[in-house]
Amino acid sequence: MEPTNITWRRRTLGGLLRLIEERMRARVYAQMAEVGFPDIRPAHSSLLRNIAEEGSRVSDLAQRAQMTKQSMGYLADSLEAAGYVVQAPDPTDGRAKRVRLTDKGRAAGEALVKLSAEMETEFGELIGQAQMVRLRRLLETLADRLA
Amino acid sequence: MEPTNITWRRRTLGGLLRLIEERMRARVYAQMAEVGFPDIRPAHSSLLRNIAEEGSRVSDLAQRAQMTKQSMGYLADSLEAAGYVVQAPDPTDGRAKRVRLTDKGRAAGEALVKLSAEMETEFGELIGQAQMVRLRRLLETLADRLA
DNA sequence: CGATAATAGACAGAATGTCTGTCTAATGTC
DNA sequence: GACATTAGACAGACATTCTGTCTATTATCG
Repeated sequence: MEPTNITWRRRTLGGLLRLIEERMRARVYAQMAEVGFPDIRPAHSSLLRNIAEEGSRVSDLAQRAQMTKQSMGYLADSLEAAGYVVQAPDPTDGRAKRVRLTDKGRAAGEALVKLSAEMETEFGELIGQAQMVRLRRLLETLADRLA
Repeated sequence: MEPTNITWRRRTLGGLLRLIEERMRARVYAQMAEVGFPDIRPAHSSLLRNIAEEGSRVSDLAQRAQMTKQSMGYLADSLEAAGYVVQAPDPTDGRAKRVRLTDKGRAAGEALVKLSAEMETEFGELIGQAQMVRLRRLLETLADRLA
């Protein structure tokens, strides 16, 4: 018997995206913990994925991650407390601070990228790698046209 | 010049999923507000999309949405406060409460489904509807094999 | 140059959505 | 009928965002 609620109609696209993203995220961050980065949380990726090798200002990071300076500042502080970044005054701008990765932070960023790629392969097994390539291309195209 | 951070490599699959989902969600809920449901928030969809026509118990809703009873109870209370659902003791189980949609709640649930579908079409214009059909199929298949 | 505007970030406070843990009342099982 | 299970309430916590306000600094323009 069909369920009597709304869901039978059709899953929403957003629901599908969310479900898959949520599963991937859970696995990636569980593995991050296993490989020695237990205090890296999903929100931190906004910083880790946007920070420049030579360091970045909080404002720039915030803009790239499309969030407020305050929120990014909070993430920077929390990563600093856990030893993933250091913050120091920007020599070229007295108002600004520069956030830079420590060795540990760099390692965490690299692990995050690596585990994400592995997870993509693992999920790819479920539908076949060729289909996964197609899926990725469609998502990339759509994301590009949204940006 | 390439950015000197980590992002150049390749967007993660999770990042793509999240980006697209986030855009969709923002538009859908902005429109929900416009069509008269300004107090429906994304979290409420866990309840609205799982509730049965004859009413559901909080525990069942929680299980279907894969969250704790407490969290679902909070959502039910907040929807009740805004007039989207009513809660009454379950006649068949003295411990339980039954959550039921009001007319307003039913209308909100239907609007949510409708707007989501419209948004899918709108996003489909960006890559072509045929491609969107392919994208949806790939996501559905992957989601099924994950579940 | 100096006045004004804009920017970087800090600090305080709030809202949202989720979780654990503990408790009571009711139900189900053997 | 004793014991375990379940439904939900209540209290408290935490993460992740947001606004709003403030100071210090820098940039602009007349």
